[in-house]
Amino acid sequence: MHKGKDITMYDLAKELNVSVATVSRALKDDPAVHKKTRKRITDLATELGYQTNLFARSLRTRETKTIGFMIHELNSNFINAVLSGVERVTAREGYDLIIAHSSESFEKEVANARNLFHKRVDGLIASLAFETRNLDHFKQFTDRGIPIIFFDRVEKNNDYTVVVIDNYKCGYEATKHLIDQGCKRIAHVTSSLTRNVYADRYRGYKDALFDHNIQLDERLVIINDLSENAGIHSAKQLIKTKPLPDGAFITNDFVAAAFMKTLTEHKIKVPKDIAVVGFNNDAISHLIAPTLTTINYPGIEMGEVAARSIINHLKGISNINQINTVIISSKLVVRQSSQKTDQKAKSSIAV
Amino acid sequence: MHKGKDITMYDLAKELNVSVATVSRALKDDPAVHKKTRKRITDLATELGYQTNLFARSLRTRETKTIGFMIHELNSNFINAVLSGVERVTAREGYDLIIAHSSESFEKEVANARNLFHKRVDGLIASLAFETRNLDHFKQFTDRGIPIIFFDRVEKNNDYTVVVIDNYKCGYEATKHLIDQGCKRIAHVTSSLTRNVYADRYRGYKDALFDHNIQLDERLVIINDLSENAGIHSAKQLIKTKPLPDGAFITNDFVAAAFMKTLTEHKIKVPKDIAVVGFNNDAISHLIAPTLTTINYPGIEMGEVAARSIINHLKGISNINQINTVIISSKLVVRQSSQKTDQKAKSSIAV
DNA sequence: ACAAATAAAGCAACCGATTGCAATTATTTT
DNA sequence: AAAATAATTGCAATCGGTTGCTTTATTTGT
Repeated sequence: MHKGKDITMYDLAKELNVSVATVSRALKDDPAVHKKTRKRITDLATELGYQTNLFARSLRTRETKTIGFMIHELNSNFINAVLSGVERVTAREGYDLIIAHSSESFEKEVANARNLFHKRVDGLIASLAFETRNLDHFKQFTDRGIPIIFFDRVEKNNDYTVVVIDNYKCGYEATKHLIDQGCKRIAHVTSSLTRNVYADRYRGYKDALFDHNIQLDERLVIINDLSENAGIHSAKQLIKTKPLPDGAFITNDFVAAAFMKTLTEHKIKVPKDIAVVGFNNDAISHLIAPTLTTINYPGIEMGEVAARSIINHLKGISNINQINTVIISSKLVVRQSSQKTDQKAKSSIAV
Repeated sequence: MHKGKDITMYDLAKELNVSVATVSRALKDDPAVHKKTRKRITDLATELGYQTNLFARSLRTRETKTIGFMIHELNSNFINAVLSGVERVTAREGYDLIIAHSSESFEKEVANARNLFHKRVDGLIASLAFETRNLDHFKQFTDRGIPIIFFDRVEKNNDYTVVVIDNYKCGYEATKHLIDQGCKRIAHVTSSLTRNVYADRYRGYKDALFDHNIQLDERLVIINDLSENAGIHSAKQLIKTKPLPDGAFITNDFVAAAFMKTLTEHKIKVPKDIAVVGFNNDAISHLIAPTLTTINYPGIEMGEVAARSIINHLKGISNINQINTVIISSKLVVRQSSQKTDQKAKSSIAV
């Protein structure tokens, strides 16, 4: 199977009549090795195309230069944006990523955690599954001093470091924006409230209604997965509600796009009949008509921050345990789908 | 840093008064070990939560249970779909993925190849960068007997196994469909023709025109990157062309969406003034208005096929070297954006 | 009952790098 | 020039499995 033989430190050592110990030190630029010797060794290494055997090294040092990335699925733009940000930072620092997804299953998440632990990742970046109810499976990492950062879907009130946006505030602002547009009956299409992100946005929604003396109508709150079908079904369901809602805050742009499309197919005008606000600021949001008002959720940035934190911790530059929460800024991007009044778009991000 | 001590085979051996050799064999169910002994060993291993030290094993066996995934970028729906398909298969088989992207740079691709080689992946799944001009950097893998599968962006006429769709046929069909709709001046918005995918689609486009006695107008062929801006700019550019084109075949749905949006903003009607066909069948294609006629390009399936092939090869079930090309089926999905005539949608995929 | 065949288990070298400590050599200090 | 100190380099154990070969125990055949 394996043809060419690899060059090892022993080969270099023999060739230059030095010990492997010296070779090992020379290759990591240990000043204990004489400059000239170092040069002879590194030169020969380059010449022969020597490459460290990472297994041997990891076996000895117990470091892998590998970061685990645990998520529910690889199918959303948001997750891909985060991954892209993480990858950018880790690649630059010479770390590899191992990706594991749970398909929203708690069992799978536990199995993945075990697997990544087994693979001995140096650090972990994770977003929880819908079903996740406790964090016991992460204890093995902390017990071993392996740093973890949770992002987006997190569990609050514990010692783990989390990178999030202020979902409560975003939910509040999205709803308030609809209220400002004159909406009185605002629907909310969201996902499982057991997860902080959706629960927080929901709280924001509720509080905004309350603060503006609007009675919450349970029939206008639709909990669903974040599929395209969710958008279609919730639209159909809301159409049947009398009186018709006049606004909708939907926690995902894709769902919102399907939602709007379904409304249009049923001759309901957006934003005139129902104003819509989405969430995420996916590219789709400004390609559809009417363009979608949404919350900008900077995934790439979030990924970069998470990866950067882990790596700085690993390098000893900073200590992750001193940081409990990092809040990434996010804000409302006003476009056409929500503007009932005729005012010019006051979008804060021009697209 | 590392607190808890790991259980090793030596611990198990000592506890049960057998040799490590026996433990090692027992754990891989070697029949050379007595059934009872095997049971005692595996039971204790489970009880103590023994986990193989993968470095030690890989150091000895030179296998990593890792597959490399080389791509240009992680930012397209298509690539993410492929990744998702690959991940699904590899995860099930106990392989990990290492992802490396080149940002379309040849140098980076070479560096990534070297890195993955260094990391000793057991197999490689790759799609080439724009700039890639030769495949010398993959030779190290084949020299070592490490299997490689290229997908989507590949180099033809060599011994490597490729998984692709019939881009020529797709290009031909897309163009012919527009001709069937009565289009006479059909634009083509595409990307670097040095890459097979775009070159093949372009050939299909050209041949379809030729076969229907339509003169190719070079001004209607726009080569660009696959960004949203590409869609906007090419639309603006084509609007200035007199006489106006009456159809456009665009090699990417996202670009097509931006293209259509720009046309609409300039009061040009789709499909009445310009009929549009995209490529990929991204989710966005049926969420925009008018819905986009496109070529279905099944990324997940392609990823699954590629991963399955590599793994079967590694398991010795099949031999990758006997297969030169796998063509995944793909076809035209007719929606609103291309239908000038009033006929009912003859979409082959109902959405 | 004894030789031959087979089953079960162990020995020990090996994979390739890392690192504490000892040994050697070079440079200062007195 | 001897002694002390500092700079280089080497020795050898270690990380935790894997595996060819040998040894020991158990069966089988006659």
